[in-house]
Amino acid sequence: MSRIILHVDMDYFYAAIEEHEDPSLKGKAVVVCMYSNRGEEGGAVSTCNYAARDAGIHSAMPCRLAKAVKPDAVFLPVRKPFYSEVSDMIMEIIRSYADNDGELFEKLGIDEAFLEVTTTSGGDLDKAQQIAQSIKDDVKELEGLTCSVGIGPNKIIAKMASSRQKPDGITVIREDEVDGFLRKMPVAKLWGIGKVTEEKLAGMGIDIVEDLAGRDVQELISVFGKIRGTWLKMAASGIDDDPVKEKTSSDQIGRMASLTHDTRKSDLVLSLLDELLDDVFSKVTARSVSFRSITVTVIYSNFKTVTKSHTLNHPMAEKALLREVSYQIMGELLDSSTVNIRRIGVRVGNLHENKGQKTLAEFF
DNA sequence: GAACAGAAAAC
DNA sequence: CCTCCTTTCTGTTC
Repeated sequence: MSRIILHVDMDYFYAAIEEHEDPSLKGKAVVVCMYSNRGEEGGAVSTCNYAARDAGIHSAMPCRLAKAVKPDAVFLPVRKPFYSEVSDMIMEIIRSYADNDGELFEKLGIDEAFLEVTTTSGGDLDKAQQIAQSIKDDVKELEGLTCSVGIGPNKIIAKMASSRQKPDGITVIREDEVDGFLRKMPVAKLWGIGKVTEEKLAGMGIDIVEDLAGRDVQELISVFGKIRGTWLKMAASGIDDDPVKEKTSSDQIGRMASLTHDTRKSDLVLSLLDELLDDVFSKVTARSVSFRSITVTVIYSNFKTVTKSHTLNHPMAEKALLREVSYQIMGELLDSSTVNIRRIGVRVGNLHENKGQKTLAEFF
């Protein structure tokens, strides 16, 4: 029996929250920026509302460029923790409509989620559409925000359907419409295909999804490897068995940031590293986990990225140790190149729950 | 198999 | 000249 899956996608989430908080922003172009450590100079657009999009602004665009394009737009810094709280409320609303007592639910980032309603809807797409409308009504009433919903027989189709009518839309793709829905789409629109794959496919004369679906799996496997090759063939054919399943909590906690200016002076680099370490470690504490691996990332002036990691013999949650290892790795990276550094990052991984056991500090 | 580095993707 | 966070896969090495 075929499934009915909904993908709920919040409309211009960060900017919409800011508009809702401050109604005087309504009607203006609102651009929410992720500023780096470089003031006006650095930073990229995180989200912007439709007035800003009409002016040609889009996410990932450098903030200074957005400002040049539309100087009278309102530029706001991201308030991630606040958006996360709003997100939590919305996710609970969405989850309440998912099959199996909310179990067939999958959060996908801060502003979108999948839910399966095969059982609740009794397999009826009209009923599924009513559920989508109820979710939209609840989110609007309780949080004052709009969202767009895609409905399809699997996650890929639902996900792609939700972006069909935006903002504030519902798009249903029946099983017999899947082919027509996908056929003429550029391959880059397929969820899971990014810039690199798009270009590789273009080199093979594959531009739209039907070109891809028509290729021999073996050929795709020979170019992209077994897993990716079969995935491409299946996805392009509209087939996706991936279940809606809640992600287990993340296995990594990390932070990255830009230096105020490119440098390779160790005191400057290490003081930023200290800030990042503080943040990472407080998240580790908040989640009461231990970590077994530590990774330091360096992005040079020329944007070349290098990572170096170290694995501990046992999971630990000591700040001093984290700091020591990170300093050690960073020292090696600084010694291994004469190029200035633009950004750095630190990440702990291989996380283990601290169930019951005390930290060293508590022990004494 | 584990550890490590890098690539790719999406948020 | 460009933000930040996480996951997943691939290739290499031991």
